[in-house]
Amino acid sequence: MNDLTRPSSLGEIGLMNYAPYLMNRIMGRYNTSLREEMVGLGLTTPKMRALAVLSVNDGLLIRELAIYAIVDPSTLSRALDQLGEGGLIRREADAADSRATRVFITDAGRVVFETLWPRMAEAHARIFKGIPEDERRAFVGTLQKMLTNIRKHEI
Amino acid sequence: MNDLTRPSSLGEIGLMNYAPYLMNRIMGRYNTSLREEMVGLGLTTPKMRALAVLSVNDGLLIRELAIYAIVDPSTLSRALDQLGEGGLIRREADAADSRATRVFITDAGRVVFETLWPRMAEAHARIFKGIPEDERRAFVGTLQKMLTNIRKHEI
DNA sequence: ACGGGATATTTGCAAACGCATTTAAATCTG
DNA sequence: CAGATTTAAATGCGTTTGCAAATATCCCGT
Repeated sequence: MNDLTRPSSLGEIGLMNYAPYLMNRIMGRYNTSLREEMVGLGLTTPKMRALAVLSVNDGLLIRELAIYAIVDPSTLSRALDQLGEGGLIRREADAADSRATRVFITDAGRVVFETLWPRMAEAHARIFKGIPEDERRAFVGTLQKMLTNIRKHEI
Repeated sequence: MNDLTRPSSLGEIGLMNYAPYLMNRIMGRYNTSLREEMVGLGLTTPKMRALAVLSVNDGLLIRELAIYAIVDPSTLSRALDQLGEGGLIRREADAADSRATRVFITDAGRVVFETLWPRMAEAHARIFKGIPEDERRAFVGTLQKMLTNIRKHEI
């Protein structure tokens, strides 16, 4: 029989039963479905993710923001330059550690993110359409376990 | 009450309950955990995905491969150039439509993908560690529903 | 059979990406 | 407490990416 803990080959499992493939494909479409709106707002994926995280969790260190936003620190640094130029975020030296910088979303930044949010909610709704509430909850529960499994950082 | 079909704000839901965020983050780590091995094999993400799909489903049209592999056609075209130079795939004019090209994985290509596969299986196992079989099946089942929801193509 | 529009793939190009390195500051060690 | 090591963020730089446009071919309606 087929032991899914140690699948013997991709062909044997089949792409359409392979969770990472399905997840990449679904996220690929989710992300591209936001792109048009993002371009209109002058956002790239890293910039959008930074705003999204900050809208929930303001004043993070850049290092922390990079983890939450799933963006390479060097890419994030440049994304923050641009967000700063546009007045959507501001950097502030950390009080305790003068190497570190905290990032805050501005009111203008919140406005931009709130403009984008309905598109994200739409894309989310389309993905979960027809999936009952308890199944959604179970799905998110499994995702949370997975994140715990692979988490390297204490975040 | 909180109607998850139309969440009112990201802050209200919380990043850690927002499926697209969790999925992006998990896939981000899955993808980077393969990168080191991929670099050693001279592969980028699009090249790896093309090989993965072809290993299961050989002889696809480039157009179809782009969809399955979740890669922009222009990016795929260049990725195939490189895979072709390395002798991992070969292009062949389609018999019925002379605009179209079919792509075939070579034996060398299979060898390369089979070298990478154990890393993919490892990453997969790490993600699903401690998640029981029935929960895995339910999770994949939900993913399949989601893919159906967002599928634009008949693929 | 012919012209207009659609489709498959490739190429031009500018922006974005991520690795490796640098700079600056904190922390550890003897 | 000096020197070595680690950590935070920014920058240099070559590669990759994806949109738009170009090219070639097909298909539809007349």
